[in-house]
Amino acid sequence: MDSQLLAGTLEMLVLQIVSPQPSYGYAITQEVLQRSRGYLELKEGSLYPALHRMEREGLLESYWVEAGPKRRRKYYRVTAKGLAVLEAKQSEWKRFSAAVNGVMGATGVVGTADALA
Amino acid sequence: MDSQLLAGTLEMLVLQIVSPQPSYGYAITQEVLQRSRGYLELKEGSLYPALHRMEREGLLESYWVEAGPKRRRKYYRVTAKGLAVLEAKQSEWKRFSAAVNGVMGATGVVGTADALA
DNA sequence: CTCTATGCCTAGAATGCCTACATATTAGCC
DNA sequence: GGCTAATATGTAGGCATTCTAGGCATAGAG
Repeated sequence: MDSQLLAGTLEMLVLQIVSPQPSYGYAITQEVLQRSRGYLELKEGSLYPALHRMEREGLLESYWVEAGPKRRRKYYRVTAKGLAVLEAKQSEWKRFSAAVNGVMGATGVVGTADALA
Repeated sequence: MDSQLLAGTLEMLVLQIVSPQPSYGYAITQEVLQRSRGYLELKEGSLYPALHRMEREGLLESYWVEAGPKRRRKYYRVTAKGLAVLEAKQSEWKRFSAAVNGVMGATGVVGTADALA
């Protein structure tokens, strides 16, 4: 996995996961891992700062849930603003991937070099 | 355009453009712009450092061509190593976009150039 | 007891795109 | 002639984001 590719999609993936129902950090990594058939491994060093950033920006809200006598999980729920951002990022992703595929699949070559080697 | 999305695909796009025949910086930006129907605007501050980096890494070779009495163009030609990297990045991109679409719930659906229309 | 999995977190390094600028030629326009 | 835009390459510093590598703690399996 080229980590550079993940830049710009991480927030979208997180918003997508938590939009139907709240979830917590560790569960998000597992969910993404499953849905991508083991391909997308979110690292904690990327995910947790992203979650905190998104909460600061008002895209997410968090609350603690006791999952045992001394085990706690920090759940994240998407806000209205977060939902709007999710939809924007979905459109952006579609346009971007279509644009990249357009460049990678274009057959007609225009304006390239008639160069001499 | 979310510039973060471009990270990791810029090199692939450049290799793709110059792989059939050599080209030069300015022409590459115009070619990408055309093929993506105006969506992907490569900035000079991104492209030129990338070209230099890729030449340093042995993915590209360059040579000057006179395009007028006092105008010169620096053409880039892909190397064998660059071709191998291009193929690797193509596979990587397919896997990555499929994985993202898998998480987003659009399994099997890939963005096509028509989506730009 | 030890190892793995679960669960949260941060500091600093590394990466790589962008803004803004610098420099210069060429062509169209009035 | 003078003005503007397009063509053409390049660098410096800023900025955002990921990763590495750790810390801390509970729980279950062998």
